[in-house]
Amino acid sequence: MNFEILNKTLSAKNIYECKNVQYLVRELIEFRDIDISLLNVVAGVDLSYKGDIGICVLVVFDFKTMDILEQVVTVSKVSFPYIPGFLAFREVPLIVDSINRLSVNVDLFIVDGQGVAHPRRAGIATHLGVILEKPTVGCAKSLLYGCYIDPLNELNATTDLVDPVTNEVIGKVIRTKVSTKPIFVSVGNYINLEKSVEIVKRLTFNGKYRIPLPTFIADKLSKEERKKVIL
DNA sequence: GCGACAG
DNA sequence: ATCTTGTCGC
Repeated sequence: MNFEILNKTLSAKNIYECKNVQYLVRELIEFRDIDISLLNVVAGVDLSYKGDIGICVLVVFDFKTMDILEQVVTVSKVSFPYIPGFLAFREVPLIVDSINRLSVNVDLFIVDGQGVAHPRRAGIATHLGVILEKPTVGCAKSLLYGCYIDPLNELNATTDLVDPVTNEVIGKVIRTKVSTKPIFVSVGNYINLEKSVEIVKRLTFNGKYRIPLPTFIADKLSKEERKKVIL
């Protein structure tokens, strides 16, 4: 765990300080060609809100059998507002809190949001991956940054997500389910784009889900937990 | 100034 | 993310 970045993330108070943290995060990104056959445990994270109370749910799966191994719920007031480009400063505190209460070791995290498909390459998946020093994949339901051509309306059709400034490929747009909006996949940390795409395709089970199953389940549970929260 | 804008 | 009814399509 990179406590240096975590502490700076927790104490950043304005956009200027947040951007400086993101520049530090960017320098720590590592693209790795991981071996998917060695992946045993994956987790999905998602949050829902009731006013400024955040409900974070982390669900851990056995990657091979897709059995749920563990789940953690964290309910807490969030202190940072939602500002496009700075989602990590709002949600990472609750996510790290949830991870600290986990008893099993997780090999990879699927995060609801962008990874390097971000103007400073520091989307929430990347930010979290740098703090945890673990592989993370960014999987967002809509676009934050970049240019792309809509993929064909066919199962798992993909197109490149390109940075309009540098022309780098920063992610992939994938039609994980026919006749639905595509999703935006990008590297979080300690993985490369090819393996990220492969994992997301596996976790959407040939068009059964638009988003990865771990994310789908975490989303469902966080919405259920939200009903229990009193304002 | 104008438009774009994860959850 | 949340609010919020009916409705279109597989």
